[in-house]
Amino acid sequence: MSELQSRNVPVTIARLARHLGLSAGTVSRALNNYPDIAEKTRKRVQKAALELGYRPSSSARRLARGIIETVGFVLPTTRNQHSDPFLAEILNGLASELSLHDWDLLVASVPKGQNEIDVINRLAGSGKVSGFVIARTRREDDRVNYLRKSGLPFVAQGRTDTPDDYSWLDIDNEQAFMDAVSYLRDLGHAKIAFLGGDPTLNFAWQRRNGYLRAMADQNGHIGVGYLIDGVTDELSAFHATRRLLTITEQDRPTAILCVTDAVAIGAMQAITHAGLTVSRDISIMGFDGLPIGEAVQPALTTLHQDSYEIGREVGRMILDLCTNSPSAPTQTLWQAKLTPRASVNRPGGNPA
Amino acid sequence: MSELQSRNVPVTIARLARHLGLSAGTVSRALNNYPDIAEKTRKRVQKAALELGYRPSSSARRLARGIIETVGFVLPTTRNQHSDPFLAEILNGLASELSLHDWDLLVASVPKGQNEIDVINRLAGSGKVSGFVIARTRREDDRVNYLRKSGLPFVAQGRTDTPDDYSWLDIDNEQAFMDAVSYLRDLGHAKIAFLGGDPTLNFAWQRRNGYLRAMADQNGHIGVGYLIDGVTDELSAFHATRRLLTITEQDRPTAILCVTDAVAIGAMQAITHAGLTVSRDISIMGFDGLPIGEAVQPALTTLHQDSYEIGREVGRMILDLCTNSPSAPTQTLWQAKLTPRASVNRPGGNPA
DNA sequence: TTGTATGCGTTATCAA
DNA sequence: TTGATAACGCATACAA
Repeated sequence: MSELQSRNVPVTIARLARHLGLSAGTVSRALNNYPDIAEKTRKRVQKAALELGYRPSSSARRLARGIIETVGFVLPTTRNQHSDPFLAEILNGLASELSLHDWDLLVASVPKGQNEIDVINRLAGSGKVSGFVIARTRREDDRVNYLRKSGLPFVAQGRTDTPDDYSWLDIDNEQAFMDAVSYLRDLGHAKIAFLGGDPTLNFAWQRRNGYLRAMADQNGHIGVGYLIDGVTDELSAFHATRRLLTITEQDRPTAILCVTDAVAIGAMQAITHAGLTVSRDISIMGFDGLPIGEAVQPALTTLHQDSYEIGREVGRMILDLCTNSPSAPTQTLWQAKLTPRASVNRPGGNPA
Repeated sequence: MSELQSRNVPVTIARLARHLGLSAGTVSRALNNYPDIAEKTRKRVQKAALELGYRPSSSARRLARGIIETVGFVLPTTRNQHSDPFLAEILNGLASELSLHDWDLLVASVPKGQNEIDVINRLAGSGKVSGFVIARTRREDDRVNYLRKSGLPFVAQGRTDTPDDYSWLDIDNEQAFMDAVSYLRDLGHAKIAFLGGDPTLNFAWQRRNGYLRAMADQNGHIGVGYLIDGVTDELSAFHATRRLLTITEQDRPTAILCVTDAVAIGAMQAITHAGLTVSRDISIMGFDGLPIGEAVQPALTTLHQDSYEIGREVGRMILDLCTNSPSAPTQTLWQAKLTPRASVNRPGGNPA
């Protein structure tokens, strides 16, 4: 029997069984730690499995047990993924958590001519995944609506406008931006502008709401032209900020709250380019906690979120959903962490 | 027979067959367009499949055909993924290309306590993937060495030091940085510094070599302290540049070539912070083509690479490798595209 | 405590 | 042109 180490012949349970003089059923149960197997046999089987390099075939196991143990992640359809520096971190956290439980992460993109629903459908229909994680949630989100109806387990990273009946993990963007406004007002800022993002993306909408609500609550005055939507990256931020700077010095904002760090960087560039000084003339505040924020001059005051941990927690949630199918959805709200640095100062530039 | 639309009962080939009064084998062959099926039958089967919402079970199909049709991607083990703005784009391109051929992309991360080899082993051993794509290739790379030995199909995005006997797609980093040096020298720069990255990552090493080789070829003089390694992000770039600026004005570089755009941004910050003006006093050049480069002031001269297209091409390569198992490896070298903007000028600041 | 038999859903081989 | 039948590798109910 020289079949032991013969190359390229995958070692299956049947081979193991023959090699050990046992039946396939016994070997299978020994490997899966069934209680009705003699301790001695179990040891012997597991030792042989290790030595011969036995690896269970996931297709066969899935077919037999009717399980999938794979989570699907459909990449958001934004052409320029550079604008989402979190995806890689979230994927990393998600994959890490899943792998702890021997689950897999299947990443799919949306080919031209198809939409996200088609892709979800295909993955779920052919039994490739048992649940989904979605990111970049929009206020009105086809994916969420579809998944909700379909009954498939899923976790959204970010809520929609109607978030009651499904599981999600979100940052409390509204609270974060209310905190930001309070922080600025406590320092003496009365004229606070806001550079908002794509208002169909809920995170941007929530941040916008936080700004508006805090300004209203605190009797703040939102000057003409203080609120600019659709600022999604450094370049559009640069141009939006230039528009802000055309306001007469009397009415010009003393602080600009930015929907993301990327937008904040663009705003800083515009201010410097106009011959003004960030922090002394205008304070800038962002959101994300990107590493670049520590390197710009002055360092960027921001609100920090840990994408890797978000990914891990989302992983825990989808695992729970897929394995325990709980009746009530899990909804988790995390607080962002205010990180004061030098780009925010008292109006007029007196150190805080 | 009211079994047709009954919910939650997955429609299998067997159900289809019963519903049509055919045998399972015939249905299977009809669905897979075997030539020995009557045209009329084929139509009838495919119509019914569509109506009843038949989706082949991928586990079963894989088990029966002994195929996998899945590519594995092991996320590079860098703690801070923000520092790699390409991953998401490469994944997107890769997944797009794979999905065109109904292949899947399995993304795995490396849990603490394991190494990349363990993960590769596990994925390949249990028949979860039929090949690998790896990124962030190091000059000496365990993954490449292991995969090479194992005989598993794989494509590396980026070469190792010994790139002869496997398939890869790489940017011609050395040529790119030689071009960059030529570009700067043609403008009149003689004193050119280089901020290099992690020299164990081959892309950084190649760029470093390009700089050194071009400087040597063109009889350039590399001043003391002109070459700084280990600059990996904006913050370390900021500090490295401050060191450059301590050089006496006589010997100070008139241009700084940066291993990445992120590093270039940090360098620009340091220069501005020191009261100097980028482009007029010191020219800055990066590599990547990040969107932020268009927004900084002055806009960043850079070398551009299209990560999405890199991902797609790598996808084509791994598909070819897995399906045709060609004898010779495919090795592809792409040129980066020089993108002149305002951050580079003649020394002394006279417009080019 | 172990062996036998059957099934998961699909494909493939062989008859009819 | 179609229908049985037997795999693929594993898990499990039941018999021994």
